[in-house]
Amino acid sequence: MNDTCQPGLSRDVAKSGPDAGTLSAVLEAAERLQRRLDSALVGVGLSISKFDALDQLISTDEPLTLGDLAGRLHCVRSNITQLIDRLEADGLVKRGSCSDDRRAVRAKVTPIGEERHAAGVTAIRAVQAAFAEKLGAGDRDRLVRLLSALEG
Amino acid sequence: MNDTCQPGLSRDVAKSGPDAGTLSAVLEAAERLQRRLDSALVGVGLSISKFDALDQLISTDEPLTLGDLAGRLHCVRSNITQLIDRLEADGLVKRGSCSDDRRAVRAKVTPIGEERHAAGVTAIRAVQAAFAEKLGAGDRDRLVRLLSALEG
DNA sequence: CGCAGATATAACATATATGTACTATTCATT
DNA sequence: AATGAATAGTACATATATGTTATATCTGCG
Repeated sequence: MNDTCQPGLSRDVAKSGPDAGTLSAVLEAAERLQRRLDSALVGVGLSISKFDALDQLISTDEPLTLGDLAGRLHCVRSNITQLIDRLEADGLVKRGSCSDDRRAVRAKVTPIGEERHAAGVTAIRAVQAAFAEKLGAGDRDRLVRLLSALEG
Repeated sequence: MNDTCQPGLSRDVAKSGPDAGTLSAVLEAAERLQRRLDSALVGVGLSISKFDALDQLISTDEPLTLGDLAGRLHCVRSNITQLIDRLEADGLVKRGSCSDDRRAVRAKVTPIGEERHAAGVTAIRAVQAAFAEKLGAGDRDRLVRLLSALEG
């Protein structure tokens, strides 16, 4: 199984309404992108969640505690406990103790985890390249600007 | 618990790369919108998935079979089995047999389900109105056009 | 008609998320 | 220093998704 934002849901909510279905359009576009990322990563033996976790662990020099990781992945700690369980079962990370705080657990990426992550990056770059081919730099800028207007 | 596209995932994948992070921007914007929809629906006692299912069942005059519903919600049938289990446990829909095909099961929305759906529509309209306030009609059009360029 | 293959649902295993409750530790305050 | 509050991780219950397998039913072909 391989799905986050557990895509698969319709998002057929609100095709019409005060916003003329724009909200749905954003949700559906995201769902399509998720599916593409997911497909790309399946070929590498990763899910989006697993890749994200590895990516955070690798892009931060300090070995992160599970709580830090939860913060960076914007999810609750009980989720990270399970995600690290699965990554550890896959042999991609290893739990280790934290010298500063005996309550804390640090996740360390194994060499196999590093390889898998590198393959994931390549897969994702391909999806991004396809994305960039459909939308020129100017349009990408406009898109980002419009989306950021929705924040807050 | 109330989350679909099981938001909560970071989507911190690929902030840079060939597309300059545009893909991430779309995923993150969608996640924010999901959370808003989710919050709005929690107040009504629905999840996005449950609302979507009710919405499909109500907006189609014919009582749908579970397989039809799966098709309309773009998900696998085993998911619908469980979703209808929960909706039935909530008293919002009722399973019934299908005269044409004794294998099939039809989901019928109960009066309470209709009420709940109506409340959900109101909640979603509010989110859409807030959305429309942040982005004028012209910008919404531009956004939809840019997103639709990503299809296919 | 009878049977082979397709289809509809459900059952079960699993992945990913949330939230609550429990345990071990740390920290702050007296 | 002792203790009560806060924090880190885990365990457990549950929601939402997928995929696989089993069962009942339907369909079309000989």
